[in-house]
Amino acid sequence: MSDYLHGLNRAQQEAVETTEGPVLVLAGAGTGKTRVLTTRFAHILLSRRAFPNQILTVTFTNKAAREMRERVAKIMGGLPEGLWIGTFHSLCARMLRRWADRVKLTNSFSILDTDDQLRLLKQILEAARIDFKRWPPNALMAQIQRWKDKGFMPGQIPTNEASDYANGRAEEFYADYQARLRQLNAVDFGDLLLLMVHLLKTDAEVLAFYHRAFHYILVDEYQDTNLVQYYWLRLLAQGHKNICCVGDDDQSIYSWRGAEIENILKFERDFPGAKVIRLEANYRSTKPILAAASHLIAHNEGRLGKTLHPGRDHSDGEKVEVISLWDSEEEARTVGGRIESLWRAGESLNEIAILIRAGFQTRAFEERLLTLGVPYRIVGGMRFYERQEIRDAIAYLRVLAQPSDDLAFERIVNLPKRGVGESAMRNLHGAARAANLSLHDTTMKLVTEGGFKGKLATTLHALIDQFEAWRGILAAQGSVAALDTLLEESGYLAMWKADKSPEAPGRLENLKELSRALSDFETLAQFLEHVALVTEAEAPEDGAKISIMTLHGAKGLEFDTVFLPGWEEGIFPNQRALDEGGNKSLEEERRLAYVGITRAKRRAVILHAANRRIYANWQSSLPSRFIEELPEEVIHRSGSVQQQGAHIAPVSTPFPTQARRLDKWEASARPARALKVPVGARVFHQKFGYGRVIAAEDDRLDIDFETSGEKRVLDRFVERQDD
DNA sequence: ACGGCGATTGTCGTT
DNA sequence: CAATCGCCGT
Repeated sequence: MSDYLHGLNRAQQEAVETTEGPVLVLAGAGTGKTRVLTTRFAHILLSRRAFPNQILTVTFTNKAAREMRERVAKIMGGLPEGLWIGTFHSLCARMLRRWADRVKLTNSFSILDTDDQLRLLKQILEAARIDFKRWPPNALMAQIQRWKDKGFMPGQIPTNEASDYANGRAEEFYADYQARLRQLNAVDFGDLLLLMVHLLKTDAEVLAFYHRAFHYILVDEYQDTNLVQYYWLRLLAQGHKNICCVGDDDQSIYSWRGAEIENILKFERDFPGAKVIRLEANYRSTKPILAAASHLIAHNEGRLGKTLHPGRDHSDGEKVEVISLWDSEEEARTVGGRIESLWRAGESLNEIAILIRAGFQTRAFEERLLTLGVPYRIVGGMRFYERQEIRDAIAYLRVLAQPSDDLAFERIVNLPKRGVGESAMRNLHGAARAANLSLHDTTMKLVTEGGFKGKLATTLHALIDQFEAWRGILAAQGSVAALDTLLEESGYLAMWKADKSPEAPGRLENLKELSRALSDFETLAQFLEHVALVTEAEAPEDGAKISIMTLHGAKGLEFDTVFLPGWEEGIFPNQRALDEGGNKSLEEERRLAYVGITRAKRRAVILHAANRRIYANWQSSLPSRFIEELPEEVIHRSGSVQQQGAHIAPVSTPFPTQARRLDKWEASARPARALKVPVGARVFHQKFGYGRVIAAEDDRLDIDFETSGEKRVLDRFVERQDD
């Protein structure tokens, strides 16, 4: 046996060695999935079944792609040329550049960020005189994204997928949007896949090209693929049929982004003759942690079914802790205190994580850790390339690289303020449309023809001249010099230097960092491609720190100790998820809980608080139903508050306390009573007429009446009205 | 054209 | 309670 197969268990070996035909590897948490994937890659190469550039490896995140590349480099003793390892989006971008002319683009098309997309949509909606208040542009953007996730081009939307946005005009705007993108020689994120699938479907030459190119396909995190991604894979796999998908239906947590858990559930139907291999031996966690996770996830229906068992003989290990606390502040204090004592006991901070459901939960812990002096890092907060100053600087670079990039031009033409306002832009747009030129070229034309007057003429003339000069620097001295010069000469740096807000110095730092990042790339085009596709922040591995991150962000990671705070009805499971998706969403929330628990190697601590501050006021909350679903024999309960069961009957019951004012010792003493009328509801009162509920406490409602103002009334005197 | 102020809204998760 | 938004006044 070749030595790289050594140390794999039977199932893992089978997953590595079954190279021909479709294979689905169901890999439970901590069962050595990444190892199987990389070993399989190596096995195909070392057994001379294919060359490195004949294996297509698709990952879900850039981080996973990077890790894969690193491992391959290790195995091969260097990184071969022409590897096809990347995310769906980066691989599609690469393919699409090659065939751009077949979808009426040039190979230098730009990839828009969400700011650009939104700006473009707003322009389209404005032209159609749509009321933004009634029909938020955001909603249309989300709709278009959903359509793209499902592989629909304009004109292909089935009636049951139609949108009621702007009284059914969404598809029309979608078509306008796509037409405008084409004019701009641009694509958005979703287009990368959508257009590539379209090409593979309609252009036999392109399809044949990739059938010849790829002998083997490896797919990571298959449970998170959406429909277009699935179409893309299926088209490519029609060639050699050697497709190996690795995934875990119990860790499917991205349905909100279009992921279809169905993809993994029906793999055997989609790829006839498929072999299914289960990896069930867990090498990560202690027995109580595994038992808790398994027991919890068993509450889901429609699973492919896997049972994790300890992969080596773990001694029992500590029980999973459940700590019940009075309020969210006590929760933060408790977690902080625990971390401090672990730190003092010599545990590595890098092996400790706080995993939260939603971003807003970070704050309490951050404050506490700051007070205690415990170093922490927030993983996946605001991403580097999404920061305003970075996007601004990049917009300058985009105009430099592609003057026809109208969206970038628009972003920076009045930044810093140059007195180019709304009316000037309106004129410019009009002139551009009439001349069929880009905004940049139109400006240039009008400047030379004297089409602007007064101050505007001078500033725009200067700006155009500056761009010419910066392009000269770009050509002669490279992109870093060009960036540094343009930031200085445009007055952009000066703008932040003059800004007295507390975040201004940080922004200047970020701009320096951008300049440094740019120096890692050979060409400006390569850098811009990277920026568009790699949205995540590079995690600087500086020193020992505990990690605070979302449960979503934690997938694929592991820690000795994991804190899981906020296990409360309404937070986790998240109320909005429950309202929107019913039982399906509840199951996804449960999978998220499963992901959370299985991140822990030795210690898992679950916390919940009876009261939590939301916005300005306190709100009481019940323990998450997921706590009830843990097997009693492997958990240890403690805390300052006696627990009360969360016997929440149906899924869609509204969380009873929307905005109760809670000033008494009341919350944990008795469960909150369901309100007859929820806060925010429109009501009718015999004496005061129509109004809206603004607060509720027991049976008393604070109502803002349309004719008589704010009054406090008993709930039995009002009737709920439809909005 | 643009800053300041009051009103409004938000906090699920990401390539 | 924050941050953002939009309106209004200069």
